[in-house]
Amino acid sequence: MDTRQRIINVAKSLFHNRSYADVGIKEICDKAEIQKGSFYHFFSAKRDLVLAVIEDFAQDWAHGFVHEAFDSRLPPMERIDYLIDAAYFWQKAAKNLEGHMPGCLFGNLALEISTQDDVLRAKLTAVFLMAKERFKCTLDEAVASKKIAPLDTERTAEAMLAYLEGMILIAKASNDPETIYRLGSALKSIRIERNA
Amino acid sequence: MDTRQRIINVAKSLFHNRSYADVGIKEICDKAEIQKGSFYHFFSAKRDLVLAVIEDFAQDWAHGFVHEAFDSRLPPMERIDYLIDAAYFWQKAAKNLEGHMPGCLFGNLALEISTQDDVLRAKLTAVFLMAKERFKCTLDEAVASKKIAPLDTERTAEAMLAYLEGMILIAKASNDPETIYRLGSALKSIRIERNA
DNA sequence: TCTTGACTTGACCGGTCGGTCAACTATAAC
DNA sequence: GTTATAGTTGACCGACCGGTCAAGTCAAGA
Repeated sequence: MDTRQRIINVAKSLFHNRSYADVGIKEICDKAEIQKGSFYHFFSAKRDLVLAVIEDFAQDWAHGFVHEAFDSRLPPMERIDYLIDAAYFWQKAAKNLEGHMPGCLFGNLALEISTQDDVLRAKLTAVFLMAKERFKCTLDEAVASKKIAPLDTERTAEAMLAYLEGMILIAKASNDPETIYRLGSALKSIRIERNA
Repeated sequence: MDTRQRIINVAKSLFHNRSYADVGIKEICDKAEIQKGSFYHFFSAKRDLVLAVIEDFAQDWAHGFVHEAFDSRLPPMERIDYLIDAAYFWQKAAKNLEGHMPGCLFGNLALEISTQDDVLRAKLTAVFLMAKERFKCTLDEAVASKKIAPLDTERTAEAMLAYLEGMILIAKASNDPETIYRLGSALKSIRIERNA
């Protein structure tokens, strides 16, 4: 089996469930059943690994539940309900497995390392930008088909992403996936008017 | 000068600008100009320190800009505008000082350690609960004085807090305090209806 | 003056950190 | 059968980690 990918998978899980600084390379190597030397054959530094993890997880995400949620066959505003559902079930499943809600890997890493590494930060903003675009397209479509009143789709999309991340943050802090359900319905109420 | 408080102040700043795991006790002692032994006279462990830091910062917060923002002499919904302003100027000032937006200490810690320490997590949820109550009182007052249509003030308050944290997260990820300005106006648009 | 106890010092501990390296193995090309 | 190269091994490095401790300082109370 592909060693490099195995390292990434192990690191992804550990970083997501704990934190970047808290997880050591030794532990990653042990769980991936390789030696340290092998690790440094594939990655020049720990920082390199987390970059690869972000990239990999962004792909998972884009082709996984984000792709399903933003399915263009669904009516636009229903996609947002679907997204909340997907986030809820995902976090709930993860909690049942590990005992704790892991939250959003990108959000976690963003808060942990944004002040310390601008390259990693830029990588994360690129992921957020991608997510924002999904929201924006959905909103544009909803406006075009007169499902919702016109608004500043760019800013509203950004605000929706922020709300999604914030909801997950609060849910993680109380280790309660139900928070996502309880607060999810407000996502569609968020509006930023044009020229506001 | 009070050594214990000096340790807390140094730790508060370092934890806020970096992360819990990234800051070592040695560094805290150096910056506070004390020896390690002194540190362990006041705190039994690093974990004890961060507990004290959360407590201390929650006090700062409650008596500082939260107290100002939720000033009962202001019309209720204007308090929320004030809060956004305060958050914006605070983050902007911090960025000018350190080069990076530190974000919200509570949010940062929540995502870093929620999966690893349930006592710390509980401490943080208590802080969030307090903040939520402020929002709730404000909303109750706004509803009572017919400034806004009736809604589920409990849930909406929680949603507003989540949005605030999410906004700060996204702003920190792009290291751009202007994000708070750009997205701030949506805070008041958040609504969760009763019996929804 | 003697004692007490809060506070401070700085050397020290075992363990772990991220990272290096020379040697080895397995595979495939020629 | 030789060579090149990708991948792997495990010992090793210095630095740093959180935490301990015996020895000392110093001010207040008796």
